[in-house]
Amino acid sequence: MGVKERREREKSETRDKILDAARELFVTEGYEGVSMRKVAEKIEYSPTAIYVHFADKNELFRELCHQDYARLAEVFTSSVISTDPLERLRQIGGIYIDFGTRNPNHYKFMFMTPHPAHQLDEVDREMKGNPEMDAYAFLKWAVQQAIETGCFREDVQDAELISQTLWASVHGVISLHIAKGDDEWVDWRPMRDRAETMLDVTLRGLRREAKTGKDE
Amino acid sequence: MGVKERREREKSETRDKILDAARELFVTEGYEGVSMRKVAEKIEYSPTAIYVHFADKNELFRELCHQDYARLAEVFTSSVISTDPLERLRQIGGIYIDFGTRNPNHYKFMFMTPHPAHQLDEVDREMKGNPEMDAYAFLKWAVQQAIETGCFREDVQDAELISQTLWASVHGVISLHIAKGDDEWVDWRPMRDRAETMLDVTLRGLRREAKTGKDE
DNA sequence: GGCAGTAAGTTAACAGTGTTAAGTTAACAC
DNA sequence: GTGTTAACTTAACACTGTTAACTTACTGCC
Repeated sequence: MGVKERREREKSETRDKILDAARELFVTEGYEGVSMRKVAEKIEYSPTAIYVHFADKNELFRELCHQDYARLAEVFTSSVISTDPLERLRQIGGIYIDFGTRNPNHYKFMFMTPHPAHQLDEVDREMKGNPEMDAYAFLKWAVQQAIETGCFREDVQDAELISQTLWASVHGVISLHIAKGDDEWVDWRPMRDRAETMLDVTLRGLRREAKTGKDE
Repeated sequence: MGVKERREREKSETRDKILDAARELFVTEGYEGVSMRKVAEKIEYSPTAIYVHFADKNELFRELCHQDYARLAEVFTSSVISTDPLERLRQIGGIYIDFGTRNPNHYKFMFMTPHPAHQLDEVDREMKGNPEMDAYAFLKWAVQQAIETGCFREDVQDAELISQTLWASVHGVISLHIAKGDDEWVDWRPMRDRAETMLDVTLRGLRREAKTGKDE
């Protein structure tokens, strides 16, 4: 039955070619700027060939982002090294903001575009909650650690709620930057300052009161 | 010269008809879901008639949002009543989140969609910085008040930076809700809780340390 | 070796999009 | 009455995502 396997391999190879071409266009042009015809032209296939591999444009780009969700989680697990729970959360925030500002088009599609709510498939369910493949789970784990080691105030107990709050705070910095960063209406402070201030303010607002006035 | 004036009035009347029709469609369908042809059909004009009044689709909807920017500022000035600087900031945040969750399509277009950076015209310059017409200026004023009355820590001095941080924090809550609120991947806490927690955490992180453990 | 079945990939077309160039038409000033 | 202006229309262009019907190459089986 080696034939079937070769066929599958060949199919997934052109599937990957589609994904690669789409990614390359997507990075520079953004979702709206990429058309099925351009992707097809890039790999020298007919536009409809893509529909053999993906149901529609949305699914194609969801797959792209799926890879990035995993990559983000991977960056977290591989480069968040601090052992101090608060410092670890600060690192996570820094990496996240870095990811967003470096990949604005992906970020926009991943976190700023409403997608029709799709049911989780088995692959999703396998990844969800696993900190090595699910960046949100990683954040939640780090928050849970901070709670358990007594870094936060006593009335801060809900790791889910705090994770969502911390996520929203850094997401706010990035997404506002992507959407309005060029707007002359606001005299924007440097991105780095905004990011640092946000992390500083939120972690300060959460942590147990201490006599240490500053920490940098 | 009464003719010219009547002509202008008539022109601005159909302009308003276009805006009204566009708004109505926009609220339910969102930017992508509205086409020039649908707007035209609604007011029983040909699609190209719109181009007499607006350069393109983007300008049409920018005008729509322009009205909403002003409306938001108006809501601020008319309903933010608290005299305590910190409580005032909390109120501003609450109103802003309310505005965003009630008008998701407008919010998405106003604050989540990158627009080609357009030069400020004279109307813009007139509004900018005026708290009664510029919601951001209103926020900045409130932050400045909080700084001057000593509500914040001593090292918190830059009203611009703090305004941008506070804005980003509530924007994060709303925009994440709009883009990912239906996503099953995350077990979302109720919107109200997320909003309240965000305001609580950020204001706590900014304010001068006091012995009052809780304030609600 | 010849034949049916499978599925990747094709062509042609549909229904829609934003936008423009050219033409109409009605009201005005002189 | 004539010429000008400007709101508005018709027709068209160059796209878009997506589908139905077709081709074609390769497979497993007799």
